[in-house]
Amino acid sequence: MNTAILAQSEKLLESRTLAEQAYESIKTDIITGTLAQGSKIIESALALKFGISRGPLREAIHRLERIKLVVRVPRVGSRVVRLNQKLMEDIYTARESLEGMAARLAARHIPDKDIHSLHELLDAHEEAIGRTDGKAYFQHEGDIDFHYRIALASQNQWILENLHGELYQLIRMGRHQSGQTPERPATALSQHRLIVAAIEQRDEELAELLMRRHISGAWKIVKRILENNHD
Amino acid sequence: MNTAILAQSEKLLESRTLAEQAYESIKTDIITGTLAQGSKIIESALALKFGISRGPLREAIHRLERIKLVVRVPRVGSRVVRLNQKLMEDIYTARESLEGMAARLAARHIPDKDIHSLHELLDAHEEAIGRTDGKAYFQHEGDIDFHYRIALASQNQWILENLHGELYQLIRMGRHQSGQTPERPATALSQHRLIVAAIEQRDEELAELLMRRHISGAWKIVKRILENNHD
DNA sequence: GGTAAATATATTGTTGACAATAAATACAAT
DNA sequence: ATTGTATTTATTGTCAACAATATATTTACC
Repeated sequence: MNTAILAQSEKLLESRTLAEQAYESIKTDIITGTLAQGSKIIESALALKFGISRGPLREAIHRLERIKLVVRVPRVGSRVVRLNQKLMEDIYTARESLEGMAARLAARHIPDKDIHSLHELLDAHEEAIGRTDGKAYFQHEGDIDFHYRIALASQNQWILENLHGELYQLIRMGRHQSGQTPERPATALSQHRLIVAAIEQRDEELAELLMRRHISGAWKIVKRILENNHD
Repeated sequence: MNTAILAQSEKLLESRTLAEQAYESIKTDIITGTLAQGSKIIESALALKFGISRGPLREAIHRLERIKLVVRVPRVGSRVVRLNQKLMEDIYTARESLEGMAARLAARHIPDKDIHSLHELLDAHEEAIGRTDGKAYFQHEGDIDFHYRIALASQNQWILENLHGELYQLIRMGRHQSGQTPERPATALSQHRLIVAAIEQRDEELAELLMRRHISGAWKIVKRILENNHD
């Protein structure tokens, strides 16, 4: 099944527009740091690099601006966003709000069978944590997986798109760049378990509360890392 | 002072790019219903109408897609968004979450002098309600004004941009089109006053709670209107 | 008459060139 | 040396034409 999905995504990649391909490629470069924070994005140079014209490349940049990975000033140009502490705090706060609501909605709307697969996801995380011990990287993506599943279960399209399409990208960028491992995998896992338990009991209030605590706790850790990096 | 601002905005309008001008113009047409929901947007036709080429017009459409006033399918085209009940519910729910958080942050961060000007804003609304009595339209915009001020006071850029730039546009579109007057002005005003009082007392918890009630109450009214319109 | 294939048309995607503007450089004055 | 002013260069904004694709229409077949 994995290979089938892969083949499908490859096929999609081929048939996508040039703008989409450039968008994905630049997005990855920004998140991983290949394109440094604050560096200028010159349309003609990038177009040359990708072997396409400025038209679709321009569209790609506009889309990156939309998810706030790029800051654009009319007639002046675009730069890769600079992740300062205020920006990260704003993002984590917005995330706390939206994801708390997502957890509440998930408790209200998720079908029983999907609850079961949430447990399976966490079991897989637990197994991976035990197996790799300190190796936290997988847990990072695993963590995002969990939160993505909750957003999906909320069945709120707007919240899903904004969390997954925008906020998570900036958070991933932050993780990749300023310091690593924002939270101990085991701690996060146990919090995830509590959230799922609340959802399973259809306790909206508790699900929202626990999710908000979970995220504000993550922010406190990230904040400390950022402050240490700075001096 | 009003004229000075006007002159400045005119000047800005002139110096803006063609894409920006087209964007604003189409946006208004969509919100007011001049461009009907679900109607197809043909780039060449609109470009001709504005006397510009397809390049900047395309950019304008992409920006409208960003704020979800337009739905675009690659290689197929764009259409004006269709406001069905599920979409509106998603939007009001997201708004409840974000604006609740905005009220909380406002209670935490707003400077004292700005609290005073919030009172003045509500006084002006009260005066306008008394003067025009049934005439609710002003209150509509006034209502948005109030919520905008709260978002501003939150000092959270992400929340401000997403509430004001995106969610409010869709809500304004809903107000203009499917039925009018979503809430009695006097009721809204008294709720606004309670929210400001909570902010003034720096009671974050209460400010968030009241704001969320206020918005979920507004949704209940809008929902009833939508259901009545439908049959 | 209805359905499927083939053709024609309309519409979006892409390109390269030109225009307008901002940034960088060279020059002049003090 | 420093500041302010021309001049040049780099970069973004705009355009019109062409290519690729999707939609609409026609034609052929049953």
